Amino acid sequence: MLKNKLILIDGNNVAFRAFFALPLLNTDKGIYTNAIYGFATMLMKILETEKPTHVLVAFDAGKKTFRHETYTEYKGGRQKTPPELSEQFPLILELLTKFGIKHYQVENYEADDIIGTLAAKAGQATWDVKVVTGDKDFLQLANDQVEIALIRKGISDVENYKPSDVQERYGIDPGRIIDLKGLMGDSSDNIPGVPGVGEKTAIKLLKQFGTIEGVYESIDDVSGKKLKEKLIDHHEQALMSKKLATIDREAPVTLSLEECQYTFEVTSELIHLFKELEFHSLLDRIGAEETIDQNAQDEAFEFETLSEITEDHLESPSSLIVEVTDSNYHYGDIHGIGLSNKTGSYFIPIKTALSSEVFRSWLEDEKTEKVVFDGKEDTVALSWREVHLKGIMFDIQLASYLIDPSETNDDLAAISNRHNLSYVYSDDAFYGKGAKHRISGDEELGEHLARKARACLELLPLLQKKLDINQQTSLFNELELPLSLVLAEMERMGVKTSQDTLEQMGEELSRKLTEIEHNIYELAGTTFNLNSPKQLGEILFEKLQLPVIKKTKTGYSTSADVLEKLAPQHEMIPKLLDYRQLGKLKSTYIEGLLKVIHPKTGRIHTRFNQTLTQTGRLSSIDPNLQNIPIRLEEGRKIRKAFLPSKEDWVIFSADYSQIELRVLAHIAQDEQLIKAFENGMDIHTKTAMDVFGVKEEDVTSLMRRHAKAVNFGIVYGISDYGLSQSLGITRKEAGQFIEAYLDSFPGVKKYMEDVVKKAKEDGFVTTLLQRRRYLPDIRSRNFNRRSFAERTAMNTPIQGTAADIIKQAMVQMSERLAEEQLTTNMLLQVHDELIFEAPEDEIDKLKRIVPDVMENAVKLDVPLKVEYAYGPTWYDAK
DNA sequence: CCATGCACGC
DNA sequence: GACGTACGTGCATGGT
Repeated sequence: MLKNKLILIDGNNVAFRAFFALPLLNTDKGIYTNAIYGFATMLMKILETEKPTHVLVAFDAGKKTFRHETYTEYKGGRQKTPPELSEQFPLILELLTKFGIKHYQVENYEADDIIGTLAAKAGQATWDVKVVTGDKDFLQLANDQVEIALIRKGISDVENYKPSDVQERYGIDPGRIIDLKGLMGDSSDNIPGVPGVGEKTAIKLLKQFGTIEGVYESIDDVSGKKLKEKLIDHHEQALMSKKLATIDREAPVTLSLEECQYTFEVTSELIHLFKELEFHSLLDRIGAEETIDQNAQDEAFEFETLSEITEDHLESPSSLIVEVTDSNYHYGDIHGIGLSNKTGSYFIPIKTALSSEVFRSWLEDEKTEKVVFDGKEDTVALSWREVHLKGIMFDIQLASYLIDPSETNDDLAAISNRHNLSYVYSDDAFYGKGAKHRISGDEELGEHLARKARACLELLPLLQKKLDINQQTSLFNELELPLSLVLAEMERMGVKTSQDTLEQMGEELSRKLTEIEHNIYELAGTTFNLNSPKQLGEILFEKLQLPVIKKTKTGYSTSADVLEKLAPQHEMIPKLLDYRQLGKLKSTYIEGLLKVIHPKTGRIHTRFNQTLTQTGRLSSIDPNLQNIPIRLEEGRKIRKAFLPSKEDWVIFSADYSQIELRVLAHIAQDEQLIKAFENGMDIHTKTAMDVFGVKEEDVTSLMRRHAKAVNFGIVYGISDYGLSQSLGITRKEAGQFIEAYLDSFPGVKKYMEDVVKKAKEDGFVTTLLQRRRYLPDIRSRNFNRRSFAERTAMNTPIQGTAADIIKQAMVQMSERLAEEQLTTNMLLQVHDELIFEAPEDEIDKLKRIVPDVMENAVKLDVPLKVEYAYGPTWYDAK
């Protein structure tokens, strides 16, 4: 017979935590769902990990409890429950009902007492009990049967406390938690305790005297005159506080343990509720994917599979889906084509498509208008097959991204659903995810593609209208859409990469790594897995007894900043840092890059994600060519493997100097900053002069380093904490630096204030070219989330405008290269730099053209400055 | 298969 | 006064 296991959940506490931990989500219909969602996530996690036989969720009842008879101020001064949360409680109860989980409350009592009472009952019956809450008060209940799961940060992270864990953490037994609270009080419940006694003092007293009563019995033995006075003065208050903190284990709970029985079952009612609340990820988790498909399938869909294509099928505009079998469109086959226009929706098997002259010339005709979902993918995939797609007039994914970059924009079904078109299956649902991925037969596939094509066609006017309302039509037509075609060319071109160079570097790295590894084992006196932070932590902090500087939620932190602090303590530490650095080079850059050299072209073909970042930057995957090492010489050598693709060509690299700070100067219209750039000053030195109030010749290198970090902070929107970390100073000092900076640049200060104010009014911020980022948290009552949103409001227009500018430069550069009939290829973009390969005899022209185009991509009130370099490899272009 | 810790770039 | 703090991608580990 399996042992019974009861989970007791502090309903109010979990709901509050969920509400404050998650952004204020809402459904299409405007129902707030963050607390419900968080509650559901926590619940599912607990049910999965604990597999209980019985579950109960306890709630507080009403405002007054028996504790108010003892102390009318109990829980006084609490903020009112926000209405956005209150309205979610009925739905949380509904959620529990549909999960088949009992919930319960008792007039005059708190959830605490219900839980305490039932925990005691279950304990007597020798059941296992787990209490889930965020409230440390509950630790008093821990005993051999009862374990407390304290929710740490977020919602689904818990820390389990057995009595020994309480002892370890507080140095006292669970039973003494009430004495602890009695002495130190609890501001959140407005329990007074003894003034001047905090956690440290309270624990010390309890270790010496056992209980509060014990303290007063031997009050003469208490050391410290002041402390003794305070204890005596507040004797009554201490006893009352202890009473308030004591959970009642004999509350009038009429519910029997058996009534809390729980059996895991996914009901259609639960699925229905999840759908109503738009909890798609949770539907996935309970395995209700098929039900989602069923929904789409319910609606009959008419389409035709074409075995022959005629002009009549190719009405303008037509939507076009080029389906690729591999998640990486540089590889894989084309699966088939979906097509839709006012004559109907069609599936074209790939053989039919590629053998049809009519279709091919339609694809390559600039004048026939195509609506696509991901034009870059289509263009590249067809380009690998010598078909040159032309005439893309609209890209659904791009448009959707510009309208709101925070939404899911890589899934046509998700976009469709947001616009109330519910007949598309998501690719994940249709093909299956990960290992479950399957390729379907033509019949099913045809319908899927025809549905997708139809959705693109129907989304066209809806998205066009939204772009128009947002004043983003020219951002779309003049910037992002043309850029997608430029990126397609760059990706298809790829960068020539020397396998030999990488392999040689790999061998040398292997030798060095083996040597360091042995060295470390010797110093450690044992072998272990150096790549395991867990094992390394045990060696450093247990075996070698080095001081613990920082902990992660799973153990000791062994990050570089921690190791640097420990470096003087043990000669092994610098070697560990070396090992990490070289190991990274070998695994990510040598082995990683070798894996992605295309066997046919000998080149690396990355993919730029144009619809991902919240700021408007690009990202690069498979491989990421935007984070190839440069700072440390050993890593920088990796760049020697990147070459031009022809003899006597060079790699030509051009980067914007201080583009973000120039953008800031322009947006903020800060006279100081604009002048500094007009005069060509070293901006970090200038910042140091102003912040530290010294003359140029008196700026020390330390001042300049600090000023540089402050500028870095402004550009990336880091907090005083972030700045303090990067400079190794206190948060207060960092805060003072930021203040001094803002006093020196009043235009910047005013901009920062104005942009936050505007964001609060509008709910979003914009860049120079009308890129948009919504900041729902900017009105949050949660300090953290609000502060983060405020920094984002200040930073996004800066970073996003810089992204606008280089994107504009790329589009113009592509046109200019064609105009000037150059054979130079643009290969990569790394946020503020462009990398080309060029024949030697075009270098002189590039030296003029590249800076010209980049510096004049947009007109600002500060000059943009571009620096360039070139050489036989990427390494040499410095 | 997923979360975690770590490290690389801007 | 606490909170947990730039954005991305990718690797190895260690749990399911």
